Amino acid sequence: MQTRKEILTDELVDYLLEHGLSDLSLRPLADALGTSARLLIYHFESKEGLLTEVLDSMQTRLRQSFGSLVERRAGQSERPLKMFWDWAITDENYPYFKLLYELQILAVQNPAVYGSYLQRNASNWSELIATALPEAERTPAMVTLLGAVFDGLFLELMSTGDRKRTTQAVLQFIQLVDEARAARPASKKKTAKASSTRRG
Amino acid sequence: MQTRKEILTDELVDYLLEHGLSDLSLRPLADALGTSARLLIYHFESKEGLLTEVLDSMQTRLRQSFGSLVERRAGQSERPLKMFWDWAITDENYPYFKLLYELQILAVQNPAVYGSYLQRNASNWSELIATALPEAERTPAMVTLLGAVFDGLFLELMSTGDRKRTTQAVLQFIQLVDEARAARPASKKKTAKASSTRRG
DNA sequence: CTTGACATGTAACGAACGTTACATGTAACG
DNA sequence: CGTTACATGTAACGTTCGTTACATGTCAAG
Repeated sequence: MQTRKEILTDELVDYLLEHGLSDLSLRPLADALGTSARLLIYHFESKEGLLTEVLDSMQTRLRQSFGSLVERRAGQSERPLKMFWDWAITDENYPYFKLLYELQILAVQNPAVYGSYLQRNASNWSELIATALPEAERTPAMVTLLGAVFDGLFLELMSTGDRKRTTQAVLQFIQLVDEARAARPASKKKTAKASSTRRG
Repeated sequence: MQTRKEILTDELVDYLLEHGLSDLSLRPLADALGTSARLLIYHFESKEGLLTEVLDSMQTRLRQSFGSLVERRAGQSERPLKMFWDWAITDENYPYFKLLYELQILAVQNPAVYGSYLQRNASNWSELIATALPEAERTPAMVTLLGAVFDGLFLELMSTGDRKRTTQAVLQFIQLVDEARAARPASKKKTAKASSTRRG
């Protein structure tokens, strides 16, 4: 059974996904949910407590969505970066990343207020993908670059809304990596191991 | 001669560079500058007017700094992306970009309030660099990717403060582009034109 | 010396903020 | 039926917000 607080939390997550958190205020928020500021404080102790629980719930939701992606992909051999990108820019998941990036930036300028809500940033998501890189390429520089390509393109997507062009840029990066591999000498040991698995 | 307002504007830019704008408030700001909220409104009409003028002045400052970079580099043939990166992460210029990215993100979630202050975003800076790309590579996807690499790495730098690793990632990207070029067949016309100029 | 433009100080306005006090419903359980 | 825990409504607290009213300095030009 779902407690009143859990129901509220779900609705609050949806509200935050839509309105962001830079100008969050209890009374308009309560009005939008058909409740009162009084009730929000009653259930969450304070605004800070509310944000803690709601943002935590939000990140849990996103991780669940990611979990189901991993299940679905299972046997497929599509490029991990492309797959992650397509998943992230889905109508369903896009608002989550948008909120995470807002949180990230607010934490940079005001760590005392927002830093505590930041469990893991979006870059850490990309590190998951980095595990799909061949070991020889899994250097800090390459992992950082991979994460940055995702972060930067998502930022561009948020600003311009241009899914087509940003997705093309993802493919451009993958192609770049492929071409660079072709230009390098084949790796010394077991060059053909799992040769059919495409990475990048 | 500098008017009182211009002096104030300069001090205000410095204040914004240090404190960001997500929780800007007139009274603390005035206190920090040794003046009063009354005076700020007197000179700038309103908080909005103040932000308009101060952010405008801020972007002007940054463009001037960029201008002097262009002058200094003149004959050099270092990689444009690396040069731009080194310039941006300077102690002097870093805060400007930090503020610009905060502005950018705030504008995404709250365009009605912050959108008007955004003349050009940092990506547009990168488009300047893109002009250094060989024409054949100056596709929308490649230009977008180039801008995203800068944006993403700067975001990572802001979050972690790790200049070394992020700079290595810049170099990693440049190397990737170089290797990819090596893997492609030489361009059909005038392959050797300005062959000594290194790009990327 | 007077005028007038610029600059400033003091104090307050109304609105919104997060939070709290206090009283009251609702509904399951003994 | 009475008790108890959860939920809610109304109203206010003290603070801060952007902004304004009104009076007063400063100082060069006439």
